[in-house]
Amino acid sequence: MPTDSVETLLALAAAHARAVRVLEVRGLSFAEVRLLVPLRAAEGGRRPTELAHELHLTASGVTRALLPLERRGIVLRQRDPGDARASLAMLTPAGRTLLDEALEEAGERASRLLRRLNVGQGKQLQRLLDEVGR
Amino acid sequence: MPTDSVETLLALAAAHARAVRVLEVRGLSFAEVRLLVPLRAAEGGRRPTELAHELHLTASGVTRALLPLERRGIVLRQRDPGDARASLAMLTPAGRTLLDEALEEAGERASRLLRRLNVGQGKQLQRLLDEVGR
DNA sequence: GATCATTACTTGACTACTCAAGTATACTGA
DNA sequence: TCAGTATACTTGAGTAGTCAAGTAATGATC
Repeated sequence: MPTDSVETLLALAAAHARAVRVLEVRGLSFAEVRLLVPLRAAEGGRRPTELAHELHLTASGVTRALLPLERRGIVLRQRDPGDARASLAMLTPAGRTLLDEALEEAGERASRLLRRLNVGQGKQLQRLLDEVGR
Repeated sequence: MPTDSVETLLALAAAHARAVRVLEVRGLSFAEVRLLVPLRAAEGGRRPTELAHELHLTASGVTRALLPLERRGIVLRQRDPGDARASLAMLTPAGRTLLDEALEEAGERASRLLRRLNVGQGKQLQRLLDEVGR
């Protein structure tokens, strides 16, 4: 039988599967929201490589995720003036507006998904997950 | 900014991303292990539709996941004698052996991933995740 | 200041899904 | 009993990633 640790990760996968379904909002997938949130806070943009590291994706995955977001005018990429290998991805003004709307609706849906947990349990869950997700 | 609930789900996604990388074992992806575990306990096999429900996948996803497992001789499908629409998926003996080996190694890796949590915290995490993943 | 290793991506080929639509079987109620 | 509806898949087309290999720029060393 699976060990307790494996059981925990299976439970994690089940919860994640539900979250992915529930958090698709305003034409943005959960994965896209996940990518955009770090851009929201960064005035000067973020490097794809940094994002990959932070989100536990590959650089290649980030490249591919950014492409449709650029095409849709949500993200803008500029060359990094200090390093010609690198680029900086940032939200366009329209992207920020869209993300803010998406986050608002996502908040409601997320609360509904977590409705069985009280505030303390929610915080506790987040703390424990942060220990796992780095 | 994202609400607390959204933050919690973002943390969940990060933890999941790590788990997926860490739990690939013996040529089985984490998703495959997830599919096989419920078969392990079911003597007479399980219906794909049930599995889909339980794992928060679509029926189509289960169909597609079972195919390579059948080809590799890990899973066997039989027609359900009581319902000609349905089928029953079960582990082959070789599949069971492989899964057991995989689970053993997965256990070690999962423990390493959860090493920052003590036993009580691990149990607590699982309880909280079960509330979310149904 | 040429060489070698490293970093920051990008691309091709593949896996793991999704949704929408299709097929076949089963169930239900006039 | 059969018309309509629901269930259990399957399939085609598309999205979201992976890994391995490639390119281009940087940094470090002699």
